[in-house]
Amino acid sequence: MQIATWNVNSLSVRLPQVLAWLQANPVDALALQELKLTDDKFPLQALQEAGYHAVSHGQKTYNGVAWLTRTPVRDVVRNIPGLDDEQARIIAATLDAEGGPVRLINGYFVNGQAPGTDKFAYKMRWLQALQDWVKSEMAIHPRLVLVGDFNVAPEDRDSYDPIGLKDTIHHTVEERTHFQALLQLGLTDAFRMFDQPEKSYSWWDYRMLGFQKNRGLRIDHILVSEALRPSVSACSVDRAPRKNPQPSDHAPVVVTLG
DNA sequence: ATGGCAGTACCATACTGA
Repeated sequence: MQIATWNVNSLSVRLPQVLAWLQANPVDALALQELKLTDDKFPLQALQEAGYHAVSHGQKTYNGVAWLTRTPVRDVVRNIPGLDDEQARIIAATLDAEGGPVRLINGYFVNGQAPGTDKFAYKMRWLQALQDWVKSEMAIHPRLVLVGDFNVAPEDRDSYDPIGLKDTIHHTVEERTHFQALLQLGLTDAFRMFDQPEKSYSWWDYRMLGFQKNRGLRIDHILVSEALRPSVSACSVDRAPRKNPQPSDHAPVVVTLG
């Protein structure tokens, strides 16, 4: 089984690329972030015609997340329970699979702008609430994946310029400590279970020929629980869609289980 | 030293992203 995550930076604009990617990469579940549309504008029919079920948690202009799956999901949760959050950043669901149900959590983590700002404080609050909630989800669902745009480069090797960008957004100790806390719940960064090319990233700035110069960050992640870890056989970034005309600034990350 | 791209919305310029 394959699970993928992709920040599409507007599903309206990127729908043709999503459909083309799914045709070439018929994953069992695809997490989307930054839909930038409300649920009434969600392109359900086009995705159904492509063979996918979908559940979404949309928002106008900003944020918005969805799961696309080959088979229907159940027990859908939108946003972190108990967190008063106007922004649509979380959708979770359970997918029945061979070997048992898998809890799928998809997050569009807060960007945070810069340390010291209100947005950074919101990011810290949000990360703490996420951690508390994921802990409780893991107790209920041993087979669990947490995927999405984490907006955190966990280590220096996940950044094109760890020295120049030291202590800036995505690189701060506070953000990295939150990422480590998620791992300490018993989650594993699937990408780092395998040898990977040097300078592997999942996001590149549109400006300054960021992709052509491979000036990027690895901020899109797939974390798997202990129960799933033995079945993880591959994990990689698919850079191909970043080369498309009018690309998203993020590339998909794909994990293979079994 | 600064902005540089892209998407969206009160459609001209501001906001956000990372």
